[in-house]
Amino acid sequence: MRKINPRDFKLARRGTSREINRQIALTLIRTHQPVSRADLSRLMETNRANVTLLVNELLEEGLVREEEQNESNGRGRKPTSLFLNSRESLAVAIDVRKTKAFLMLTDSTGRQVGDVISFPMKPDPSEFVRSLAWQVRKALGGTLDSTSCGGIGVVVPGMLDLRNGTVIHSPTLRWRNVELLDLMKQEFGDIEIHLENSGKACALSQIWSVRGDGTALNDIVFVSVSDGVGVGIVVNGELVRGRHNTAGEFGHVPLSIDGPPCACGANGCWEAYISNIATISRYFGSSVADRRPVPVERSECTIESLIAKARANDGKALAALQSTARYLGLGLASIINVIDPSRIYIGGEITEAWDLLESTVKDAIKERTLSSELGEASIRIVPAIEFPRLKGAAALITAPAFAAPKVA
Amino acid sequence: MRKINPRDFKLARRGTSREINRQIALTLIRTHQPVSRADLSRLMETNRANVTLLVNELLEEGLVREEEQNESNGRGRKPTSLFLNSRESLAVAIDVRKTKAFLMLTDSTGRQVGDVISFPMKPDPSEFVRSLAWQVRKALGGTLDSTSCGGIGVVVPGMLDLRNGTVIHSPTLRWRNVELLDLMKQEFGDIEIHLENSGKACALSQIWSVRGDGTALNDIVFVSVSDGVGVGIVVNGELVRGRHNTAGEFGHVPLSIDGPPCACGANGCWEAYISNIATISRYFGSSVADRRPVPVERSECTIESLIAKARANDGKALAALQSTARYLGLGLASIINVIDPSRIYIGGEITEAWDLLESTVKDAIKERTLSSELGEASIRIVPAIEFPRLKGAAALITAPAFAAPKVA
DNA sequence: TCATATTGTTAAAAGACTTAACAAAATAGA
DNA sequence: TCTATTTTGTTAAGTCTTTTAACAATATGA
Repeated sequence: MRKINPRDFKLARRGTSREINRQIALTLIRTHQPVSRADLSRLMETNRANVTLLVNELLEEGLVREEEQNESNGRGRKPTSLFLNSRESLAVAIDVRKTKAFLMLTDSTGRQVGDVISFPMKPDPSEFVRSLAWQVRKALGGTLDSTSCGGIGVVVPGMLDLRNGTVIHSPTLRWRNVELLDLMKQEFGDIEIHLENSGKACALSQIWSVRGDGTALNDIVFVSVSDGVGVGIVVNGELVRGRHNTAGEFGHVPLSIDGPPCACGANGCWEAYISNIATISRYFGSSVADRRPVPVERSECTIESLIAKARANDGKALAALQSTARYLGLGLASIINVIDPSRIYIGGEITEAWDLLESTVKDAIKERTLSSELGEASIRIVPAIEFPRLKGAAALITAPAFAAPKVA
Repeated sequence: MRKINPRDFKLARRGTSREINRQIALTLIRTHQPVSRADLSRLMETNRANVTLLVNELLEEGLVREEEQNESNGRGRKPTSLFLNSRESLAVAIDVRKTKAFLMLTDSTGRQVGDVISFPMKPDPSEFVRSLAWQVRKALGGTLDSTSCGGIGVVVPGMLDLRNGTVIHSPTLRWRNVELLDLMKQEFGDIEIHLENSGKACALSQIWSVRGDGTALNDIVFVSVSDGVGVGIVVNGELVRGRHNTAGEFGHVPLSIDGPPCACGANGCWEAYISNIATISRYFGSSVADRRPVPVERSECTIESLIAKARANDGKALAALQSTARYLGLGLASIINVIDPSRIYIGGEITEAWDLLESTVKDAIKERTLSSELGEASIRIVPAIEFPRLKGAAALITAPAFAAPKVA
């Protein structure tokens, strides 16, 4: 039961039905390809005549491609298979991180093209955008126009104002009130640019990926554990943005209001317990609060090396990771109690040690979830090689073509 | 950008456009009444011809009523005013609480009819349903059929399974796995019955109320502070239910995982800090954990009497309330960080002391919200006389007529 | 009184789903 | 091999809706 917003509704026009059904057909071709018109008519519970008309429109627009099928299945006329058609324009995905930025190209259906490229991050926004432009041009083979490039999706760790296209605050990049969209427009002209927060982008990557089982999940949460903790919430197939586009900050919900200090200024945030920095600090026996000069060996310790130590039977390293696992689970329990999603995805370097941590995490979840059913929530690890941030950045450009039209 | 769920979509049929526009027209009549067809055509940005057809349908179905307007505004022909038409059938709203149950009638537009009736609660579910049937019959004047009664909305504090219509667990009522819907069907035959959790119902009451300023808010959170803490989240005009209909349980997100024990079995839940019981315990200097026999004077202490004492300059009472205010604010900060709603509504007995608590609450919010803008979130108190739970119960029956059709 | 403006209705046009009929193609079985 | 059957995809007519345009009914101001 959804309420119609009397100040922001959309009337059904003469072409609205077609628009709706076209997107449904496109979605089903995407998830079921190869698929025939007859199959579609059964999936959509409508007649073949309607499907013919819808598909013809998609063919004309080049969104869909036909192919003769060789093998027949049954008695009658051989069906013709329909596939998503990847058009010539490529989407550019950018992931901006502390010391490096990453670039990936995808075709218009969201499939990766070529390898992921990384290049050093410049602290100065203008300088960064210039080097970015150079990298994008290179990746696209020198050309840079709106026919070869369908758009650029940029993922930034931090708080964004999507209205003005500014980075309000990114602790990781040490950026404040950077007018990133304007800077990029100067370099990229009329090419479409979308910004997104990294936690939200990760959530998008899962929603819009076409993979057997996950396809039907429209209520998920993505938790990304790294230097900070980013979270993206999807309810009813749509990202929860909130009034200021800051929804999802589970990382700053406290585990204990008197806990260790967090980068945000408050105490005891979940992030202060489970970020990579927190885990490493725990290994060295100090709290994050400890502001003394970092010892040499500590500054070189990464979460990856810590995991390696744990696997080499370093008891202290394993204990630090187990602690993080427990706190991770306690926080996940809050997510389950508040959102009750169909699945939680977890990304970040620490997932490399999931085999060591899983049982601890799950026990902690059970400890604080309200019912046993909730305690058995579905959890999936997203390894770093899947590049969820980059896939989310690409989805910013490629997904709108498949999205539901706004209606009522 | 909403993803279409390939396993649960709804195709646009021949009549879907009409269905959509009909609901939009109805919504606008509801929020703007009295309103003319010409006004509607301007609000909807369509032509008067279309509005005539839509309104005629609404008139035929008896959802809308015409009235000649006496005063003309301007030059031409006098417009005819359109109003929502309340039909003969009444909605019955039931609020089940620990010691009492409450009953309210509303007309089909959701407006209260008559007074709120209260009757003693029976611990045994079957017995309760029998006494409920008697009360409903009495309130409706003896008759009880589907023409006089549009449906019954029942609000229960606890976890519900809406698929089977069962109360999974209600600590307040001490009910477990009560098949409430089946019991009620036996008493009420073919009359429509809807169950809802009390926190969620409160949120519905605000979404579906027609009041000047709040009408356009489609992203809100309702926090109900009582014996427990109930929370309802509305995103995009729709209640966030989650996979098991348990979403919204902010009451069991911890302020401190090592905090006082909570009725749910975990430690340090928000509820354990701000529920009325917690506040009263704090007044007596003991934690909720204290399981010793309750002293006489304490068992008779209610939150209302505590507020009265605070107003009479009882320092200990005021301190207990201020403590609760601070914890309330700290928890609200989490809600703001996670959901970033347009407004938070707060209900419960403690709101009677809002003038004493407001500044403490707001300071606490600022302490833990991520940006200053978020710290100034819009907060509204909902006093008990507005009966949010009962209004939410009524909305379960009356609101679907105004809801957006499910599409795509 | 007349010109003008506004409201609400009606008829025809155009767009989209639906139904029904049909041609094309492939298989099973006589 | 031929025929009946089945399945696929298309086409034309039918129906429902929005849209456009024209028109009648009021009401006001000059």
